[in-house]
Amino acid sequence: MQYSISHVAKMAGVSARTLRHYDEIGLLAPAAVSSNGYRWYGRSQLRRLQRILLLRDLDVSLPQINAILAGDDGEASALRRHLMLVTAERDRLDRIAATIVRTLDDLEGQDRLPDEEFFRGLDAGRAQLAATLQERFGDAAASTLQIAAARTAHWTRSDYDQAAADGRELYGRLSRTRQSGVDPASPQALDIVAEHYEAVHAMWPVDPAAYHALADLIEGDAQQRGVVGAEDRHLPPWLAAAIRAYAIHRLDYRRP
Amino acid sequence: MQYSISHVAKMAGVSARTLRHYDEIGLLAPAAVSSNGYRWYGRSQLRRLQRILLLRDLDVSLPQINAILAGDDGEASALRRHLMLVTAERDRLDRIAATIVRTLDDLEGQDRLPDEEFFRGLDAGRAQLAATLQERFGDAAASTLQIAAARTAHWTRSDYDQAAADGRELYGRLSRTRQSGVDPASPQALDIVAEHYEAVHAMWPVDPAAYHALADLIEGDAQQRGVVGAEDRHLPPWLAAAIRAYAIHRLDYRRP
DNA sequence: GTAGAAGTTGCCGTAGCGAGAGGGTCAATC
DNA sequence: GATTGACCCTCTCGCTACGGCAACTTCTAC
Repeated sequence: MQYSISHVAKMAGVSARTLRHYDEIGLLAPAAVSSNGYRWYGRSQLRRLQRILLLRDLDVSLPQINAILAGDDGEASALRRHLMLVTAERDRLDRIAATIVRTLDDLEGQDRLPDEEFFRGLDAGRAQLAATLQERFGDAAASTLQIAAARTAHWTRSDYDQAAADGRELYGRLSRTRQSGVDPASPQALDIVAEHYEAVHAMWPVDPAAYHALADLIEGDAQQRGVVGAEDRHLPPWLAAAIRAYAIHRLDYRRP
Repeated sequence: MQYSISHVAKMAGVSARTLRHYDEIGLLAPAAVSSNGYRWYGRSQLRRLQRILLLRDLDVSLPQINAILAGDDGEASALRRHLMLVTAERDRLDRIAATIVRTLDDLEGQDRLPDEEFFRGLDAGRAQLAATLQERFGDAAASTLQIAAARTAHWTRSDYDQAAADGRELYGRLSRTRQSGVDPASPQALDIVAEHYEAVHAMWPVDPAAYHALADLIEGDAQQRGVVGAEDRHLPPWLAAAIRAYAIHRLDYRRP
């Protein structure tokens, strides 16, 4: 009726160290501990261990397993939440795998030839932006751009098209908000600018000061003004004001 | 030309702590360290950092990145190997996600009704096996079976069908090997038994002694003999001999 | 001279154990 | 009674890639 630790370990296919660990963290205590310190396990411990291993196989964390077995929280709802984590991680790995495949294609010289002209244009635009940044904000800003750009080195034409479409959609919403007379510093405007901030932040490690400075660029640089104001030539100054308000009110930016 | 640590950190969107860590592990040393201990980075460090971050985004480990940048090993081949790891992990998470979904279906009562009869038969067979194990090898062996069975609690009918098909295929190959007059203790036979061992081991944490004992069951228990010898009634004793040889020669099993 | 910003080293914590070191306990055997 | 070998115990370090804090020094500005 009582099994020693290595006996249980063999039956369950885990190590004795693992069982000691589970004891240590309070996940599976032995039925009894004899005076010499030996751990002894019974049937109910085996049943509990069985459920532990089942959940562990699903990548549920040990504290989570403990919570589930304690009934702190319905098994079904816990599993549903866990499922979201697992699928999110799987999707992330899926994207990484796709990126690696593209990178390998690049390395093997099957270059981005079909869209060469597009990428030449992209590089030219980027060089111009780098020059502008250097002129306005100095050497370091240009370096920042270069590092950020390197992270999209593996992007394909369709990635850029997708990003451009997302950008146009966002500018469209901003434009409609402006046209409905909303103040650029109003909460409603800032909520949309938050998306703009997130999008910029995802590509480029901006701090509040840099985001604030971006307003100057959008308003003052002809190239940027052209991009932002393509559909609505009054958008650049409005967005610049909204960005400044966002930096100040939501990012706690203080003018130096 | 020289950037301070927090300056580089801001440009690259990482923390100063991260840069110190990279210095510590020898992944990215500063261009110079002044007498007060301050780290100073130059352009070439920025370029290296850019490549580091690119690979880090692909989940390449820091030592691996170091090896790749040192040119120890072609970038392409390193990435190909990494790709296999990533896709394997993604597939694992994919299977886990599918398992969780099935488990949730079960929990919500949409039980395995359509195949109820099949599962009743499975449970009956398993109960009989448990009884046999208990009789032959004692209580503990029956517990082992129970723990192992719990791990297939989420299997669906098609999982079982797949496993059964795999089993039949394996028995078929073993049978053809036997019929061609191969000795059960020959390397050729043991190579196929290795697959049998792997399959058993994946489901059931067998040690060499348990695997050796399985031979007795296959030879002596009517139920097991029926399964293994379904297509070839001379297979059970031959396989039993091969299993014993495998346990002794490849798993270093010694008779007590 | 003194504040504040920015730099340094160093240590603890993370998840889930693996791999020892160093030392008791138990059953069987000589 | 002593030895042997198989178990068992409790430490502690190591692994990833840093985050976060403490304690201290240094630079810069007023």
